[in-house]
Amino acid sequence: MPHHLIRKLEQFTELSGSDKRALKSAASTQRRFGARTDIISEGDAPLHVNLILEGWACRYKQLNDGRRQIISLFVPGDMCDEHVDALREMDHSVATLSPVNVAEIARPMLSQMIEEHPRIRKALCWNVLVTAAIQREWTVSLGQRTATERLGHLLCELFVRLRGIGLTQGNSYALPLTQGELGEVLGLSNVHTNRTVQELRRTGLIVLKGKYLEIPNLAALQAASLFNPNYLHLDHEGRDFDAPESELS
Amino acid sequence: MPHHLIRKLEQFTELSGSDKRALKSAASTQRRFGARTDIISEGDAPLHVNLILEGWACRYKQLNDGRRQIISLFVPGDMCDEHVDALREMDHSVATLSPVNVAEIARPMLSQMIEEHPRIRKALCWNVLVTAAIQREWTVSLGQRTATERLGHLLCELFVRLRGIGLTQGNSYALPLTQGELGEVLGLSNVHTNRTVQELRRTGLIVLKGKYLEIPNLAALQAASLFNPNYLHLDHEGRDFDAPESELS
DNA sequence: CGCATTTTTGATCAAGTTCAATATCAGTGG
DNA sequence: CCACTGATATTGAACTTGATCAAAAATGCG
Repeated sequence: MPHHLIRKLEQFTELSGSDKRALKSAASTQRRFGARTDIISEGDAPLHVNLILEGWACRYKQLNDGRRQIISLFVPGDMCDEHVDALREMDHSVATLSPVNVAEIARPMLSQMIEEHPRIRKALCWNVLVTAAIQREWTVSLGQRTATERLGHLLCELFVRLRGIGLTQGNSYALPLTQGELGEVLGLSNVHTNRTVQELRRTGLIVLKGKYLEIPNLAALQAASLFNPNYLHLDHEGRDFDAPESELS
Repeated sequence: MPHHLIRKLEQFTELSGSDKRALKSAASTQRRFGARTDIISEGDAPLHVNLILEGWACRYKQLNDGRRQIISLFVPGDMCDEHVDALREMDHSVATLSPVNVAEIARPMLSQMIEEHPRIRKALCWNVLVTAAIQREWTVSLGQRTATERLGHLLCELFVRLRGIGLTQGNSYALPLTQGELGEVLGLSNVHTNRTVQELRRTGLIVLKGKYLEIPNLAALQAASLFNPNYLHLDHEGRDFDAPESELS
């Protein structure tokens, strides 16, 4: 069930009952992957669209000499490469981090849904734009922010994204990444990532135990990380397209 | 005249005479900007789509404390934010680097063109995907590549992009960026950017005089920078949609 | 309990920043 | 054509951030 996708899209615009049923039926073909497994590999021809139902995944690219950069993080409700069918082959890989449940959505199915449900089309379009904005923000982080700001910024972003789909508990959330993987996101070595985690711990900005993160004072962490959530465009920006009362069921 | 855009799109699929005329008429409203001027500023509501006809521009983001990161480079034929009308306000700014000529394309005009010219729609879709792939590659560069590799990689990318639109002369092209601006792209200080330029000069991989760059041995620079052009998807990937012979005029 | 992975620590090293000064260049006005 | 000016490029030296290497401690899991 694409609960998280529905929840995510509803941050933009309220969907009708019919919209939601369409999303549910589109996500009916499911598949399970273990942790640290490629879902799609660089060089593959893109087939269906993968919608993450449960678990975390990432986009990554590996350089010839082995260095690896994680380019994006996917959490439940995220879709991997919704439009790459226009391209012949993947220029990057997608892999799971934790065990993952994906829905494999056939492209014609997706096209048909978009055709028949203009509200979904708009919401997915918004989603694509926000995904691009996140990528840009990561560019800024890697280019300008210090290690501490970078880590703090990422943890703020994930908090906001996860809260939007109901995967936070109070000021906490499950973060199923090792410090090594966090380093691959942040462009830092695992050793320095560890020291950066400790720095944020020492200043009381985060409590990270095992795979569980708590942010005691979000505003403080945001300020320390120069985090401005505007790029996530969460202010119900598609409210003009909300489904009418009568169609909500 | 959107020569460069047409040339760029034709790397993907051959356009018909009618396609090209549509693009030309869409790009009829022109505007000129001096160097280092904002075309759109963060916080603005996006209006029309800006198509760069001549000159170079960039997307950038400025942090509260003044640090600036250039997020993308726009060269002739590039469009800024073709789909952001779904968002309420810009989360970044777009500014010129050199003096720039832009065509301001009204959104309804763009929608209509896409509606009436499926080949243009496909080509623009490819263009959006390649733009996203470039952004991802920059993430990899900033996260994993050394200063030298980063600079080399950027110069290779620009060479390939510019060659695609006919803006290279042999193995050279005009590069209207200061070293300071180059640094803002690469996430390096101007001082270190200068030293990195000198390093590439010393090893004979580039000849950079003023605003003019020569790459004596592209393959060598590519190898030194771990540059793989696959992410630019230039292999005429849309050949299946080429306009028929009869419609080329 | 035992093994593999992950986290943590210490020490050394390299890459890149900062600050400050100098040199070069392009354009401007005379 | 030349001197003047502001921006850009270049150099040197000291400093900081983060990487690397290696080992130890903690954790998780079968």
